[in-house]
Amino acid sequence: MERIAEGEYAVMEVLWNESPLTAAEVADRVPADRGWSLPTVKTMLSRLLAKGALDHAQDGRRYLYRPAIARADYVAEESGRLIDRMFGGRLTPLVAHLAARDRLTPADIEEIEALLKALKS
Amino acid sequence: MERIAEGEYAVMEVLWNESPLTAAEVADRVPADRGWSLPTVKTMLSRLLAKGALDHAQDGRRYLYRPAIARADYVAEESGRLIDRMFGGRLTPLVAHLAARDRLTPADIEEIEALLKALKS
DNA sequence: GCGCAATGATTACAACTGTAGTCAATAAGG
DNA sequence: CCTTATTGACTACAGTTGTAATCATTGCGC
Repeated sequence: MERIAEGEYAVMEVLWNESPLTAAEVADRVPADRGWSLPTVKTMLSRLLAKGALDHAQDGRRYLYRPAIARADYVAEESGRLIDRMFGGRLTPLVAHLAARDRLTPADIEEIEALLKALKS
Repeated sequence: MERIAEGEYAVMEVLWNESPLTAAEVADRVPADRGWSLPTVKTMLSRLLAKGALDHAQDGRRYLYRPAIARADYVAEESGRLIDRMFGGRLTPLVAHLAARDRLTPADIEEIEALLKALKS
């Protein structure tokens, strides 16, 4: 399963959120700040098909697209990759790093503590 | 500050670890599994200079390279980007995700709990 | 039935990336 | 001194990515 590029990821997000969809429907749902034209979205869909990240089923004269890989799998791979590269594969340094950067609010801390507690039981 | 590509990142890692270094020294220290020739490393160094990610100081007929950006800043940007994209900017879902994927050992959990406890005081 | 709008396929093209090769200058070793 | 190894600069070239345009087909609305 090949790498999904940043732009392509935006298309995957749309389809993970709702599928199957036609090309035009995907284009409608892509975040407006991308500023993509319909042809651009179609290019993305073709490339994702070629990469095996999407499936398509004929529906009359058009296709209905749907994800061929699970979002959770993709997210697992990407976050694992980042943690491996930057934090030696361990989560603690990431948490420490975010804490030091004030990316953790007290509410976040409570929430994670509760989560960890649940994990231990 | 432009984006640093995956391959370029390997060079940055070397220099964050030890600097300043000459091009040849960097090439020596790049992980062997990259299989890079010296010219390849030099290309990376030039591009990183052009991107402003490195500085160089003349030393006789060669240069000594050193990072122009802090590792912590780079890591903050990259991990922030990933968390924004995949977890809506919040860390808790990331932790939950990793836990569900068995990427958290009991030791990790203890460690993070201790860290969070320290943060609260 | 026919023209038009929608649709997939194909093509385009510049920037970035990975991975070098070539070349000219020059310092270092014999 | 002269050769040679080192070094930075420049060039190369294919693959990926972002961002489309064009083209041929074809089903739908009139």
